[in-house]
Amino acid sequence: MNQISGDRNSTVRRDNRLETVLDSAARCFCERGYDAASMRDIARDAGMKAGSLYYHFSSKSELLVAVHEEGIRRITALVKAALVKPGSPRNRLEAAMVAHLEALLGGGDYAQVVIRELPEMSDEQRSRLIGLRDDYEDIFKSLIDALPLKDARARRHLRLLLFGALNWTRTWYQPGDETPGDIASGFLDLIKQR
Amino acid sequence: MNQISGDRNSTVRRDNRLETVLDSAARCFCERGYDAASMRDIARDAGMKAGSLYYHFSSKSELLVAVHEEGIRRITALVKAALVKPGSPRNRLEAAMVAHLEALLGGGDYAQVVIRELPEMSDEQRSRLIGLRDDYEDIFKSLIDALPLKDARARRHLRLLLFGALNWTRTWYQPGDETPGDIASGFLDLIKQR
Amino acid sequence: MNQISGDRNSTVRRDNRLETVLDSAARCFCERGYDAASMRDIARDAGMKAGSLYYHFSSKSELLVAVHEEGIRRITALVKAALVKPGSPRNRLEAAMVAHLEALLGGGDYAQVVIRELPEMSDEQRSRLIGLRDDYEDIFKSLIDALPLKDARARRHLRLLLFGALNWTRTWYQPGDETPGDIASGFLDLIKQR
Amino acid sequence: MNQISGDRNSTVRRDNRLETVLDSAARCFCERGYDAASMRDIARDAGMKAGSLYYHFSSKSELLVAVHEEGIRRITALVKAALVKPGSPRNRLEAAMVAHLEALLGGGDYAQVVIRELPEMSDEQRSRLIGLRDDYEDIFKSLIDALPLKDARARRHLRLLLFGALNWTRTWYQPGDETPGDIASGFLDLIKQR
DNA sequence: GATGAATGAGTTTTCATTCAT
DNA sequence: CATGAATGAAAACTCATTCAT
Repeated sequence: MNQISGDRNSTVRRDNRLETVLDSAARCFCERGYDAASMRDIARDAGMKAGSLYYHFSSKSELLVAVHEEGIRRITALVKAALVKPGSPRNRLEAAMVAHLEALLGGGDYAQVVIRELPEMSDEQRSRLIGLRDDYEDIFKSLIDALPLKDARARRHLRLLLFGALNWTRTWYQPGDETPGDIASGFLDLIKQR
Repeated sequence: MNQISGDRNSTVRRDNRLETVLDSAARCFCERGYDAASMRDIARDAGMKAGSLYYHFSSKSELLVAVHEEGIRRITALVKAALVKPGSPRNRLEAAMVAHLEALLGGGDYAQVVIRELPEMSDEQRSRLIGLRDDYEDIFKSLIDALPLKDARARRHLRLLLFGALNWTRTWYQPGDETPGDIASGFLDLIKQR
Repeated sequence: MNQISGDRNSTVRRDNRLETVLDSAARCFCERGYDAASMRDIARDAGMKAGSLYYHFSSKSELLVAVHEEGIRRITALVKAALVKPGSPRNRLEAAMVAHLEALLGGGDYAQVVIRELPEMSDEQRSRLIGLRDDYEDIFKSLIDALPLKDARARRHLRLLLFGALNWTRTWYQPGDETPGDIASGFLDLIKQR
Repeated sequence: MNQISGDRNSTVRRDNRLETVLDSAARCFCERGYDAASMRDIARDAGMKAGSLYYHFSSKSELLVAVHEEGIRRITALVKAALVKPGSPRNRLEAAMVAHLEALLGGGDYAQVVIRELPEMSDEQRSRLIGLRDDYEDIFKSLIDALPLKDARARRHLRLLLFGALNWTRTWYQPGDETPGDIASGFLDLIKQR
């Protein structure tokens, strides 16, 4: 999972150390949290020296921003891919939930960083990340708007209920438990139909 | 040395410095997270110097443990107090949810620390805290078991759904939004009756 | 000259490590220049570890500011002391020049820091130091104003000529050369009387 | 490898990149000082990457030496050019002073580097630079020797007075002030005729 | 009880330099 | 000629902790 000198195919880009660095940062931020993960930790994981990281990223917080951006890109792609198949509003919501959970629980360091609390950072960085997160959440907003729910208040509560519950799985989920599909349908089955 | 409310028997409580320290630690851990909060931050907040903290607590992680214990004690007390009045299973669950949210959203630094990710600490400390958390969650487990739900799997999912959604509120709640009561009933209204 | 555990007298303040630190900083800034002097250098000279310096000064640049302030305090005191005796305007100017040179050439690390180029620092710090320098130069301004010189332009030029020449001595003076008194009178003897 | 104007024989001067590098180094050393100027700063100013500098110069200190050499070559040429016209000893001295000031104050990064304090460098480099500086100062020595001054001591003091004052101008001169000519004649007018 | 002073190990970051391409 | 990528050493600074007073 951490191919340092990975030989993916043949002609592909060698020396994509930047990707390696990003992967290592994601892993460390995910395992230890932003503050507890040191640049040395990340560098060691990436097979380089701490100073070398600064060739690719100008600061630790820029690294976090980059991991975040990549994380949102990935989870957005996964969820959108799960939505290409048509289906009932409820089925589409469930598909998105499953994709979200798979990204979160299936070894995805990036996804877990995305839903973590943001550490102290510059306002510019902060609002950039919050914007990305909001864009992502909008996907769920539309999915829920498509459901036959009485009022806006209920739709809002449903979104917050499901999104919170999904993100919180991270704190209790053990691989070997149920599958993401089990969890998503388990959650949805508890919800009133209209 | 760090019993929190050790001697309430005397009318004049001494050791109110210890309470101050604990309050400051709760506030700092809550605002910045355990790793980003420094002993100096906590000391400054408490109006003392960093070294003085060690008179009351032998290490930073002991401070975290103490805040945790006090936090669980408080939220448990609040929730239990909300459950003294009898009522239908559903009403009792809602009352507990409201109490939980009030502890979490109503300026409660302690409560917010309790639901945060645990930093790296000794196994002994970790399992102690996890035990306390589990005890607390058991209250909700019983409340849900009292509901007329078909099977154990649904009950487990309901618990995880509600608990996750409640704890996640902290990431989006803004004071001035709805009240904890609004949120709790909003969430519960979405749940199927059986 | 660098008494680390100096036992000046008997009852005097022990643990004036802050003064020790300031002395060491003055020495290092003087010998190597601000940028080339490291906090470790200064700490080693002061007989402590680098981190300990931060107990006394919050940053390297604050240390420089403090050395500067102390340096100006000292040289101002020396020059003012040299001016308590009355005398002709010319004699008073010469006395001030001698005092300035003695501070500069007689092993005075502080004085040499004061006349050095300022490194990059915050505007606030910079203007504070420039203010102190200006106050000091005003002493020479008044001394020269007391001379029987035709016009303001000549007075300004005389001040810049003498002040520049005095400060430049630092680059060529070797102990064992002439005394500060020789230099000052040598310079003044070259100047027209009116 | 770092001859500056190596092959002017060919009409197309190659190596104009080397000149660019030298200019950038002069600018950075002048603005920030040797220690505070980084190779990256210089490279950025020259429009290249840090590593590329090493094609032209084998080290940062070699760059300083080269800037120094070029600086002395330039200021020497300027002063010598100002001395081709014949004139009274006093007029010749004034002409040299004006040329020196023009080099120093007229945007001349090279000249300002030449009069800056030398950083720590190898003895070999240091004595080479000091030799060049001395050669340059000898021009002023001869000019002053041509004046009708009583004794060697006075001549020495006059040289040190004027040279110091001229070099110190850099610390107070603001473009828009007087011209170099004004300053030079202002200084000289203060000096006794014999 | 509390603090002033220090420490040592750590942090993030910078920088001159190297070298294969 | 130039650069992308790295390195190792050192920079400034932080921090949990200790301890004599």
